[in-house]
Amino acid sequence: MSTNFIEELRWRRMLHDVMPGTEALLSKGQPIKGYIGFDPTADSLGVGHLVQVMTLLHFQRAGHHPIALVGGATGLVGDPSGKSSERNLLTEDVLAHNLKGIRAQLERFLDFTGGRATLVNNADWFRGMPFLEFIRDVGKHLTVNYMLAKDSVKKRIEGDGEGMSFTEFTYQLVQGHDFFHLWREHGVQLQMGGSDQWGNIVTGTELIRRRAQGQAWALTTQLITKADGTKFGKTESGNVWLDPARTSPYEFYQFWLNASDADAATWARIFTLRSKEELEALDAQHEKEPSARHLQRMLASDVTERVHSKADVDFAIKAADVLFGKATIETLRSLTEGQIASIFKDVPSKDVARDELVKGVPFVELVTTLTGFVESKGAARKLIEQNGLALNKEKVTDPSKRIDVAALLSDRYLLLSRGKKDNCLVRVG
RNA sequence: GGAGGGGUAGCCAAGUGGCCAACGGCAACAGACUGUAAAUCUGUCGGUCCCAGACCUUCGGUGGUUCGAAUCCACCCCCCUCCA
Repeated sequence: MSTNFIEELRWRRMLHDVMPGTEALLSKGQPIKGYIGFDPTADSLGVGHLVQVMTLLHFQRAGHHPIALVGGATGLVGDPSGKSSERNLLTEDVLAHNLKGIRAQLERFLDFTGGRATLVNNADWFRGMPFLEFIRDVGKHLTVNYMLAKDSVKKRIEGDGEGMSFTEFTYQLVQGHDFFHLWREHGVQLQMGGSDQWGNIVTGTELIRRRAQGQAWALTTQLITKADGTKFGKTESGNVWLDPARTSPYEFYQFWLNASDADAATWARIFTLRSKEELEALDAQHEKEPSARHLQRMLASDVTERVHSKADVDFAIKAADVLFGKATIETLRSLTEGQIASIFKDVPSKDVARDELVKGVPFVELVTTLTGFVESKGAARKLIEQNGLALNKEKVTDPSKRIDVAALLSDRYLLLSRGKKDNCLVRVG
């Protein structure tokens, strides 16, 4: 009950828009129920979802009651917001599986003990709702004119794209009904979400007003951007997930560590719970000594620890020290087999049969056919020409170089590097 | 159903009979500089090989004309616009 929720979001640069009166509602001194919806398009959340998770966390820390809505029903329909083309629909089986994964991850962030937070699935109230009941009780209250005026709809109708199906057109009603349902059945007064959700959220408050003369509020957060304009939450190898099976803790740590200077201060405010004073001190430190990347290190450790564990952070730091520090082939040779195994436990790896190496194998072959580390032999040759490939931290300059067991570290491992950041540990059986 | 426009590499986009593995831009990748950042500069960017060269597979699909086609012809498929 200590912090002012909206004030907190504001100084953390997370706030985008609030409906008038929301601040008054939240400072009445009593817990308010507010929710955010999550789209179950995968069985794990990505770092992009983390903004919303943090929003709920701040909400809870401010003494309110957060509700995470997992969209089992809305996931079946597909949100047109920000999409330029029709979405693919998920099957019920896939959805059920995805819900389970997301639920587990949310439980790591929010305190669910003693009913301090709630998880709901909108499939529970949509399943079994007859179509006629929906169009009579929900559809009747909003005009098509109103729905057509939404940006998400306008864009799709006016653009020269594929158009929009009735199903997606209905989405805002479905989401609006969620809000209505939670408002009526559970006394939820606030819906939050990314700024692209404003239209959908307001449809909900409008529905509550027209259908039941009730009142509800909306709050949206900034969409996370990157200074260079590319999409947040992706790396060369795709989405960055919270699930360690999809994105290893090492890669997860690397993602945050690689935040650009322009983004680091903002991200540190959004994705960690550090205090304003501490963050400002870090900003100053970073300004003075940018090459030390204090902000990035703090951000990476903090987020990785919350999502994974302290031990994972330690491994990630150790691996980074060896891969990016002053490590040479001598350093690598001095490591024991056990040390290599643990330091590199999350670094991408490949297994290769010992037989392949005994007779000696061309380096180009090792890097392509045997490990798939480089797409094609031509690409491998070109990389070598450009000084872009290394074995055990030593640049390979001879395209016809052959590798045999003598190159193995601890008689078991080879470390392949492509460029500065891309590494692969080869395990030989 | 009718009239017109269009489908070229990850995307955008030139090319309208040989000089085209295909201009240019973006993205991507590597190198230099740095700090595993940004910006900048350089190089690469269909594949294979004995890689300053050779060969193979590409320009919606299938067939055809031609010494030779992304470029011409026929049919088919898909997209867009206007008309019914």
